[in-house]
Amino acid sequence: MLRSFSWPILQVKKMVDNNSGGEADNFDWDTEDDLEIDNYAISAPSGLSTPCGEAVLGSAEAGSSGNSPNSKIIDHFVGMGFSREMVAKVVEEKGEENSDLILEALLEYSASTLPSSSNSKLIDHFVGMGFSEEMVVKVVQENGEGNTDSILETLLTYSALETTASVQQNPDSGNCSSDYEGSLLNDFSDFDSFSESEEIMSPSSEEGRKLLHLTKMGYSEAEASVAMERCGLCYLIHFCNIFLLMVGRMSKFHLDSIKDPRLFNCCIENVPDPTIEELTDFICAAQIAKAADALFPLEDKPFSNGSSHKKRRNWGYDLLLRKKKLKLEKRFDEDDDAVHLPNPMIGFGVPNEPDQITNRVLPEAALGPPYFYYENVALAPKGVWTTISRFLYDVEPEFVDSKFFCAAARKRGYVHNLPIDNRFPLLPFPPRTIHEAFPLTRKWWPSWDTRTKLNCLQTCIASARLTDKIRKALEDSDGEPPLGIQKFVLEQCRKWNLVWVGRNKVAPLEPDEVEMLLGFPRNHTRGGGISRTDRYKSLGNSFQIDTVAYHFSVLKDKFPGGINLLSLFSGIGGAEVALHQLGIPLKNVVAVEIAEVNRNILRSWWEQTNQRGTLTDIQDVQELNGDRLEQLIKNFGGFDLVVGGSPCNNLTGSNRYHRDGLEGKDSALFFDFCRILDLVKCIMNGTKSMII
DNA sequence: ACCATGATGAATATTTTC
DNA sequence: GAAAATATTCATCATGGT
Repeated sequence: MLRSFSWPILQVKKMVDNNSGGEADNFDWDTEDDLEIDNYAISAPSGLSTPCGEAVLGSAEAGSSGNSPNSKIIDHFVGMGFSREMVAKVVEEKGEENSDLILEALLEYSASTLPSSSNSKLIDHFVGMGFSEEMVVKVVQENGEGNTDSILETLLTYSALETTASVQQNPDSGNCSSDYEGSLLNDFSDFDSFSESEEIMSPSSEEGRKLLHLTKMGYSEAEASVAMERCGLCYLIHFCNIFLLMVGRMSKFHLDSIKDPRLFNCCIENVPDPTIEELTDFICAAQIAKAADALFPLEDKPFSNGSSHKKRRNWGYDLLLRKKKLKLEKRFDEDDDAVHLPNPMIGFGVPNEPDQITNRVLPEAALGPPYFYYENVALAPKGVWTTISRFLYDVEPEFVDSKFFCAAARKRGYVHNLPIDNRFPLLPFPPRTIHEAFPLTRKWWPSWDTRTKLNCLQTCIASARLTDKIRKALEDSDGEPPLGIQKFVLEQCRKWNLVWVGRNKVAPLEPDEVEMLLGFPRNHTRGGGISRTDRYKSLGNSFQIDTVAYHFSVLKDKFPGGINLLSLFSGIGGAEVALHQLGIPLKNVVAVEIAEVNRNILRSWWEQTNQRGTLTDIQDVQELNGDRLEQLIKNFGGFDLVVGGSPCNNLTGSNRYHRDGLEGKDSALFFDFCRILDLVKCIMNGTKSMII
């Protein structure tokens, strides 16, 4: 189930492109299913009540007509709540003519089997998990006792429905716990009326029945989400996003992007209409997800008096949700697509090292124009790079440690569609060891400090107190300090990238030393009103020029006349500097950067290096919408390269507080990179086809 | 309001040991 | 090989000084 719908538009697009792939076979192109989707999509937002049910009912009947003769009658009874196997068996025994006889037999059969023998153990099992017996009996009856997974799923669905139904009833939705109070697991006062309404509408298939749940759930979802388009695809994406949000694998793909007509049209052409089966997956996912939304914040709240009771009653349900989540994550982890870091971390190759790869096959959807280049920290939480890769057309990330280019480590992942043959490095090579980079430190460097490379240059430096502490610790002993002291000092030196600047004296790097290590021109970030703290911060967030330039070098032959660059999250202009140092002329550069100090730094560099092109400042990626892009692209005929390193602060291990993955407040801007890149592709391809 | 400073671990990967 | 030890990490928050 997961594989067939996990990835939104981009991935689906790829699956269409590579139709030979096995995954594409998961899609059912049945037109009758299309009908159901259309009916749902049009009717769901317009009203909650009958139109949805009628539409579903009608199409479900149409769907069953194509099957074997007695499938319709089977569907009928399945819709009443009997298991499919049982119905089939009874129909076979009694013939399909006399429906009363069938019903009688079914009732008798289920009465004899259910409460008593074989599956009472099964029922006990689920009741033990915290579900009400009434619900378990019903669900086991519906699903048959063979498929416990399916039972569990349905139970969760019902519970989630129950939860959200009562949440909706309560107009004061500000307090989750109070909302939830009225909808505890064992209190299924609404459950009967719910199932009753199902029977009234009586859709004649399992799918149709679940679709009703979708309309019920989907309606409130749609209402809550003002931005939603009245279109089935949008619902799909929305549910998909909610689901993935719950699974914890991605942030919501900003729905705003879906609103853009260019992107939307581009996508909808390539997205097959889903089968009902997939749709029901979305339903369950959305229901579970919504319930999870209602429940998980509860945990964070301190429990006041009397609430331990509430917590205990939630416990079984909560556990189930977690189990469900774990199960899904496990399936994720078992996936062969799990990204693993190369050791040594040299990507497709680095200068002066063996094992160069000069050939790769890119997915068709990934091919330019434009070229794109995305960067972020390699050591992100699990699953993040899988998501990034999937969203960027399934291009395999290239993980490279900049310690192969300079004297400091910098483990980064790069997803790009650049050629990888005939790369060349910037010359002269920068210093590659600490001693080469800082010759003066050699005099004071103790033999027991065996470092030759610095660790990653970050945004903060060690405190004076720490270096003082180290000095004092070393002064206590003359000559070789005790091993314990050595270990402590070395640990701190590695942690804070300290260098030896005197006898027993270590110090953090100066900002201009960081500039040099990262490959920027001296004083690149100096002056113009920027504080020392901000210099460290801007530099710590930047590219390593030599590393990036090595990847960009393949563009030099391709664009002798210069390139048009869209630089997202441009920071202090790492991409611009790298291209400039490669001798690739910059024609039109659109740089999007939120921090004013960084925009000033880039502008200042632009002027000081006498650039002949034009530099356009944009403050926020959010304001770079389709209209703006269309205008820019029309002005100078498209971008040759789109570069961006989106915020890493919710991904990096340095963040003690909000390492939230791609869902994080800042790191979620990755999805704006996707949005903008996709818009650029759509607009440029559209422009091209108009010219042709 | 800006700036500098010190205190604040966990997640994950890699290496070593048994 | 499995388990244990070791190593690494584009940061945030509260606070005080100016």
